Amino acid sequence: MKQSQLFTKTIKETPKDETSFNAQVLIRAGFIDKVGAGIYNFLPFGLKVLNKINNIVREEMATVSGQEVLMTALTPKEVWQATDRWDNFDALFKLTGNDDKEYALGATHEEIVTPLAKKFLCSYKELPKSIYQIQVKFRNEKRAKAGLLRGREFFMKDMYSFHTDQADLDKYYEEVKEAYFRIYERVGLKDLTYLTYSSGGAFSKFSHEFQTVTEAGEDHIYICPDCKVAVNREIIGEHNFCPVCNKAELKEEKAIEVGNIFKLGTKFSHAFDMKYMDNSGQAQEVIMGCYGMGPSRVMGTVVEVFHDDKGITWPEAIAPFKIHLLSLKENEAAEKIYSELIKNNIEVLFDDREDIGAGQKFADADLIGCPYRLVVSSKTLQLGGVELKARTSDQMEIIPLDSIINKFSHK
RNA sequence: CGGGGUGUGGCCCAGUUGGUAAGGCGUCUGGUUUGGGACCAGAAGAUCGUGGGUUCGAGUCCCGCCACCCCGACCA
Repeated sequence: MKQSQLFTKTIKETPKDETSFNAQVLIRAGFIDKVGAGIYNFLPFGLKVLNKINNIVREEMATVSGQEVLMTALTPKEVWQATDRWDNFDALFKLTGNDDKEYALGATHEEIVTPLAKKFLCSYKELPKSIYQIQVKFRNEKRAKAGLLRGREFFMKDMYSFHTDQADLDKYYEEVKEAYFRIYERVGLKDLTYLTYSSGGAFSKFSHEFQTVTEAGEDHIYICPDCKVAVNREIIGEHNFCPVCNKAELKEEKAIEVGNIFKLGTKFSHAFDMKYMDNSGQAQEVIMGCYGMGPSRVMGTVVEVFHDDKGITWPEAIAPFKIHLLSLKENEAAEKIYSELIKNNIEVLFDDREDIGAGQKFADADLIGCPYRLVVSSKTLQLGGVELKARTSDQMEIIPLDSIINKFSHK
């Protein structure tokens, strides 16, 4: 991508109606744009990052046999009435069609996925199955805040699994737990992310959240230093000890909930009368689990965790580009490098803008936060190459032109 | 939903005891620059969130509404 052709440009001043760091820097760098409280446009850079996160999620959901679908965002009133949530889920955005038929914008999809799965999963021979989607969700939050961390419209990966019995759900649940940690590892958050015990509802003692420790978080968790698991404050009254080792000295931290997995039991299969035939010909209620993760919230969390005073420091796996190539009045030489990188499928943002000072190009590169910066100038060409600098390092080195491709095909 | 705060060109903002809006960023033109958000000269761009009211006169004072931000409550 050539920066001279880019739809967006960076903004020097911090937007005054945002105080959360992730929103400020993502807006300034041109990743997102604000439309209203908790409502953001995703711009070219932002969409690239979001898609990278989504693709990691897709790869890991595939390892637990999740099949991707796309369900409706417009959901009829009747399905919510079936579970008694039309009047009890106050974050539902409700609307009325021309025929006076009422709908809600999808806030979660148990009410859609259960009738859907009922059509196909009828026998023990067809279970277990797991389907998921990555979709915009709508929640009428009383108070949206903190940029991408809590929006009224946000991206969610929601997966639902269907099982013949509790033991099968329990086993699958553990597999998904592992897949979630692989996702956090790949996006760079694993070291700060704790399996967190939370309230479980009617069908299991606990549900599990994945909480990433950062000052920007709005949840409070209590971490067991020995077991590396945590307890959410919402249940700390009844469980003020580590659920794994019973240790009582837990460390309080602020954290962002970047995922949540939940054993639903038969709550929804019962409401929609979803049963399967067992091998003796008896109809049995299906056991369900659900597994949520917000890619847009993950993106905001990554920004809260990976930045310095100059801008974002993207982990390589989800950076909008691997390399930011800056031409300081040497577009001809830089253009050759750019074409070579493109030819070798190495993602590069090429700052080919003319009449833009070096200072601004450096400042933009730091703000946008690609992992590696290559500078081409008369100085570097005289030294026989280009200057290479990692975003998170102060060290620069001159590398020969013919070594660039080799260097980055391996990184 | 309670409490607090803020609304002035695309963005950040100044605006005194009420007298018709200043500056910076960005944009456009010309020139000078080019390794850390450059400089000079010129230009365009504002029904001051919105609706009432007070006044000879309202960005400024009063009332309603709206939007945004923060704290809290809420967040299967």
